[in-house]
Amino acid sequence: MSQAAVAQLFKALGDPVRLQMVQRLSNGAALCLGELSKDLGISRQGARKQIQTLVSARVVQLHPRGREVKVQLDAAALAQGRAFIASLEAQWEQRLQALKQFTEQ
Amino acid sequence: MSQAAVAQLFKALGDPVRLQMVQRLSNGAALCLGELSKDLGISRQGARKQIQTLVSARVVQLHPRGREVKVQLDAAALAQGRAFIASLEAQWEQRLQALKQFTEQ
DNA sequence: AAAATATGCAACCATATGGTTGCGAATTTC
DNA sequence: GAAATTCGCAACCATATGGTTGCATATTTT
Repeated sequence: MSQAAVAQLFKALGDPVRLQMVQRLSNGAALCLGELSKDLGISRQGARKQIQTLVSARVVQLHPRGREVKVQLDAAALAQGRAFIASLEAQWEQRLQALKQFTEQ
Repeated sequence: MSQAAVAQLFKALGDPVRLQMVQRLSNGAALCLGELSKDLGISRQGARKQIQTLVSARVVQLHPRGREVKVQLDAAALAQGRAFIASLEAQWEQRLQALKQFTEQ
C-alpha cells in the first residue's frame, strides 16, 4: 500500500464517531445505514457523511439490499493498518539493537 | 486508552507529512526539528506545526538540547495503536467463528 | 393505493486544518 | 563581539471537515 493510502486509512480511523462505527461493525451483526447511524449524537445525514469517509478509505463496503443498505467492515483494511504500524515498530527495534551494540563496544 | 485518545493517535498518523516524519524517526538516528523538517515540500514553520500535532497525540517527544530540539519517537504510542486494531480484528474473528458455527448447524 | 420506512441529494454554516510570511530571540561558531 | 544557526511566536489565508436542515425518491407494509 502507498503512503497516501495508509495515511487515508489512519485518517478515516482518526475520528471518534467513525471509530465507534468501526467498533460496532466489528462487534455485532451486519448493520444497515440507519441502524449504524443511531446513538451517535448526530443526525442521520451527518452520520452518512462519516460512513462515506469510511467507504472512501476502504474501511467499509456498502451493499444495497432492497430498501436498505448493508454496511460491511473490510477486515483487510484493519490488517494493513496493523501491518504498517508493525513495520515501523520493527525498524525502531532494529535501530535500538544497533544502538545497544554500539554502546557495548 | 480512551476512545478519544486512540482517535487522536490515528488522526495524528493520518496525514502524509506526519506519517513520513514518523517513518524517518523510526528509521534513522535522532533528529532535531530543523533536520526533520527538511525535504517535505513545506516550510520549516509548516513542518513545526505538524510536529506539534504529533506531540499533542503523544506520538513524539521533544527534548531541548542547547540551541536545538531533539525529536524522539514514542514507540509506546505505536504499540497502543497496533493493539487497538488487533482487538478490533479479534472481535471480528470471533464474530466470523460464531457465524460459521451457526451455518454448520 | 396509502402510509411508513430507509435512503439520497444539495445547500448551507462554523470551525479546524494545513500552509504561508515576517520578525525576534537564544545559542554556537568564527 | 559579530555572524551564523536553530528555533519560537503571531498573524494571516484558503480549503477541508463535521455538522445541520429541507426536501425528493424508492421500497415495504398495511
